[in-house]
Amino acid sequence: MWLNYIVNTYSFMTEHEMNTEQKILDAAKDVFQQKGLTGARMQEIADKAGINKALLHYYYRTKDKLFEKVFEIAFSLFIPRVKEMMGSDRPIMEKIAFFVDNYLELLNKHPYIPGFIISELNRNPQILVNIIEKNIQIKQNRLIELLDDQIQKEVKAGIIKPISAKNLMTNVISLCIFPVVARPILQGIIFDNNKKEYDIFLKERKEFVKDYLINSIKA
Amino acid sequence: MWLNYIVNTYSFMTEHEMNTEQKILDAAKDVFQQKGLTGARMQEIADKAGINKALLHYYYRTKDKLFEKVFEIAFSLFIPRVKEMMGSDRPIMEKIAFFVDNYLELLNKHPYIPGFIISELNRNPQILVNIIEKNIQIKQNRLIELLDDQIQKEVKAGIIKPISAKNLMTNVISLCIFPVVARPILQGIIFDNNKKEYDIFLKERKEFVKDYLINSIKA
DNA sequence: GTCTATACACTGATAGAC
DNA sequence: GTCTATCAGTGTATAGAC
Repeated sequence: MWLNYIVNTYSFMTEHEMNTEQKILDAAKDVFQQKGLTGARMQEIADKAGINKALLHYYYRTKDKLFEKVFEIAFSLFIPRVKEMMGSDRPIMEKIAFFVDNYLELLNKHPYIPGFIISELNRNPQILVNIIEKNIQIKQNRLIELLDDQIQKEVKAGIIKPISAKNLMTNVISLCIFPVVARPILQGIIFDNNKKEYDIFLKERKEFVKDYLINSIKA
Repeated sequence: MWLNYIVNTYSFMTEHEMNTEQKILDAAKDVFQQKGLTGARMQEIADKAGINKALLHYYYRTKDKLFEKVFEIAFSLFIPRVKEMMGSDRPIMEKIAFFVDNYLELLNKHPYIPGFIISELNRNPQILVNIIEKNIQIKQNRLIELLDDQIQKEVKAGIIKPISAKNLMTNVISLCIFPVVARPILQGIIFDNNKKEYDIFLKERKEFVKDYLINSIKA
């Protein structure tokens, strides 16, 4: 099961409605992630959910609304974690280790979501504005400033090398996500399209990235 | 003008044909990159090229064929460069500096191409197989092995820290490309959607990434 | 090579019965 | 809440004149 998001959110619904709605969301998630908003077909979603098109429109009036829901859930699964993990009060190096461990595990569980988010956001950046408006908790307000304060203190204390929070965050996220979203290219070009080897590569890379990031900033 | 690819490739064509075909490719590139294969409309491409739909089908019989051409050109612009730049016989650190300088410049000139490639490749990885079959020179055959030989020599000579060519390449490419393809997210979350600030960030990051990568492997 | 007009299939969405 | 049947709109592709 993808998420019990609906169960938590609409707790007033009957068991039956939850199941149908959840089935739709699961099916829609698969199809939208593979085909994108414009490539997805309502018929395919209906088939995969074991219902018909009319019922799809009964629950979510339009394709766009269904898409928005799916996108929002996917986004909520990946983005707020950044804040949770980087917002604690541990030392920077511990934060990085914790983040890499948890984020790579999340990526391993949902490898297609980041590519889905990036693709659709590049086609229509406006989606993000709507989501952030609806979900205040997604706003990373002042996370960067607070993180930067901590970093500069550790720099002064001689624990880590000088670096800005923005550059550090960008590095950490890039090294975690890019090998997953650009898998078709890297696997094709560097690994001669050997799926198995790339899986091993990604698995071994987990410890490597952690060590690499930490050593790169260690004073 | 996007590319004089056609001019170079089909030199037997008349001036008139070149212009129309080039106009189509330029228009198709814009529309496909923004909307994707399934989101693009032949009508929009025709309008942007200043012709009509029928003429579009006269030059490229189907939408798919036109798309493949556009994708192939975009891919050829970004991928073979990796081989060119990493395949020279300079020391590793010089290679990295050279690569980052040139690739970030290329990215600055064509910021939407990597996202386009990644998006479409995730939807249909088969495209890559077709392209590589048609363009032997794109194959990075043995590049990684040769690069790894060089790296291990420099490691033994005490010039750089131990690292595999695959991990190093992945790091370099990730840090260059990800901040561009994930711009909507990073700009939205870290930069409060301030476009100007993100442009400055990317500009300043050029020197930062170069230094960061080199310092991270320096023995 | 370039145009207008049109064929033909598909898709999102709705109406209405149960 | 779920179904069948259907409509209206849109999109790719082609026919045929110039």
